[in-house]
Amino acid sequence: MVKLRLPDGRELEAKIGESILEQIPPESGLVAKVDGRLVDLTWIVREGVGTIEVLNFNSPEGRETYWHTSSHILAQAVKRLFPDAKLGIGPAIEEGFFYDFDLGGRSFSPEDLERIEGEMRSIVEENLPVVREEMEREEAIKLFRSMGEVYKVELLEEMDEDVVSVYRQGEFVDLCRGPHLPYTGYVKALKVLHASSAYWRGDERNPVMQRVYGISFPTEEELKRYLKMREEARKRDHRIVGPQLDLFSMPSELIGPGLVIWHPKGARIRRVIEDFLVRVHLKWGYELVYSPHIAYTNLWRTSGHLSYYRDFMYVFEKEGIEHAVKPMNCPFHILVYKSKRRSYRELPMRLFELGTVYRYERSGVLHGLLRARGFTQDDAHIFTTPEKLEEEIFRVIELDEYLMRSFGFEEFKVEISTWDPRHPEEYMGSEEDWNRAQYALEEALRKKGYEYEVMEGEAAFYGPKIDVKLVDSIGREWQLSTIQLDFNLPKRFNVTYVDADGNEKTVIMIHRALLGSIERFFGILLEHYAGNFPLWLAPVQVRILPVAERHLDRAREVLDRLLSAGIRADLDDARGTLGYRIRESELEKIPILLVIGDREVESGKVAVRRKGKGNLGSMDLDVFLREFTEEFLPPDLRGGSSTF
RNA sequence: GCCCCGGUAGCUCAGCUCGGUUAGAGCGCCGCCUUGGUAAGGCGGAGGCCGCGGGUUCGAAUCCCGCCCGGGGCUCCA
Repeated sequence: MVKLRLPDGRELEAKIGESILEQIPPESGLVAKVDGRLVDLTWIVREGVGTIEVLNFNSPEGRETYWHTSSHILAQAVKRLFPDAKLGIGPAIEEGFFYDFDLGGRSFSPEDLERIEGEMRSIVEENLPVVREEMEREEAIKLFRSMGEVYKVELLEEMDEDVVSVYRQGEFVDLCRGPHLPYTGYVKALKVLHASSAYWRGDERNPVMQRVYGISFPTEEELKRYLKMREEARKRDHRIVGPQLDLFSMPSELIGPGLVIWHPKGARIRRVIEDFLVRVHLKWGYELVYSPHIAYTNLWRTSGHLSYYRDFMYVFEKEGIEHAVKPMNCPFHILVYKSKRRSYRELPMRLFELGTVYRYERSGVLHGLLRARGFTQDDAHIFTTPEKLEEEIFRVIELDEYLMRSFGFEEFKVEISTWDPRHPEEYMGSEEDWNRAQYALEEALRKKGYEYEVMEGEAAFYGPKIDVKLVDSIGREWQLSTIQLDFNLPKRFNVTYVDADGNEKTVIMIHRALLGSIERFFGILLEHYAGNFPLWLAPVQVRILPVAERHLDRAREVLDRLLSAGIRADLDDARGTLGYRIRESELEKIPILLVIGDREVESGKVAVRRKGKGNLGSMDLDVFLREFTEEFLPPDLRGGSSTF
């Protein structure tokens, strides 16, 4: 007896020898899972299999199938409109699907995309059955060769399988592992999103394919909601919001691509962040250092970076000596350490710098603040003994968590990159070094109670590392913190300490950047909050709005009180209607507005308006200050003795 | 770096297909009026190397070529 479980949890007894599709309510599922394997709904139920689980759009497999069939519909539409197009591949992706086509040198215009979308709708309308067919690989090669599908032939020729599957819908046939929806009519709402180009199999030596992206859903409402969310994400794009709020700009045509100028308001936020970082690091036992922006290229020859990093460095010559703008801070921190002989008693030594570096990133990868050519790392290098490594890692993770929570991020994902034990020759350091270090990393995470994923073979040749990703307010993941162990630089620079036994030993070095880059972090923060920074970060925390010019005197008194209390406040000039000025301030995303009119002048109170909450009513200025004292302050200064 | 698309006022965009009056709109900015109570008061005005350079033409924002910059991807990210 075989059970059949529907997406709503109901269980039926499956009839042997009939397809799943015939036995379930119409359109109640998309695909099924049998013994861990995904099958088409047209699959014929056999004796002796486990429970058949029918999946719908709410499951990842259901969505993937939905989008995969959608991509076939896309390909079919393109073949109808552009019979000469050669098919590449067309998978479902995290959100939606794409299909690659070789158009023989031309590309799709926006009008083409509209026609394609229209043709896709026709194919859905035709409700074509999607039929799986298995055949010998050789037979498939013949089939696709006869159709002129050279890319399919190439894929087939590289496959190991003797038998492959193809899927047919109407006149269209595609090489595909499946599974698929039973009919094209299962796709209810679809949208062709955009086209771009991509290389066949991601290799720029290969021909260029035209890639068309699309999305589809079981209902129009879901499609609409998706498109609206896309629009939301686009609207909070830091490259739009940043200049809009007058925080920064990147006038690349004047100063070059990938470089940022910080406007007063952005600079205020940045300064608050940097001051916070410096205070916290000092509290956590780091020492603050500074290092120059340029040095002889020889320095990076010693570190070994120059040979394979040179193309990414800004190199120039003065009086016959080659200099470079620093692409990293590590060698300088090593030189601080090496300025004298060090004892084990001094370790761990933690050197912290807000170090601005420049890297000549390839133009195609630049992306606003998220990938710039000049950026400032919250960079530290920790020199430690092997004995203290684990505790030190633990402390770094603890600091990292404190910082992330302070900035309003609650969800983290942690990965450890380890070496590939099958190829120890590709790595620097002994097996003992690696095992001990990797154990220390894992042990520190376990003690912290973090779940983590081990990425075997992902480590750099010079040491294992921990990566921390965080999840933002709209569910996107960002790789931020890196804690990287280094067995290489200490050897190259001969970085040692004298141990308790009087012997000179090589230190273990930890590179760590927790926010990563201030620019990038700022961009992520801006999108995370959609410009609505929490009170402690807001560039203008309070704006005072006099109702009319006759209230300006009192408004100035209030301003003085706020400024001397250390609050970032400004004063509106009382021109124009109050409604208009409130609207302006709301658009500037100022968190608190204090309205002062006749009533307030008379009573000595202020009318408080909080962004997102509206009018909170009037209160005494002292009460207001007391109420918000904590919130105005950076997290590390709250709950202390500071008073207004 | 490679492929595709784009660049018009401070911002968002129309005009370009098919070359031809003085290149437009909304917002913003400036001025005047309005003295206003929690998201847009009224009237007027200024503002353009139509990305840069070259070519075709009697004539180029518009057509062609090169470059710069941006966007979407591919790739890379020790």
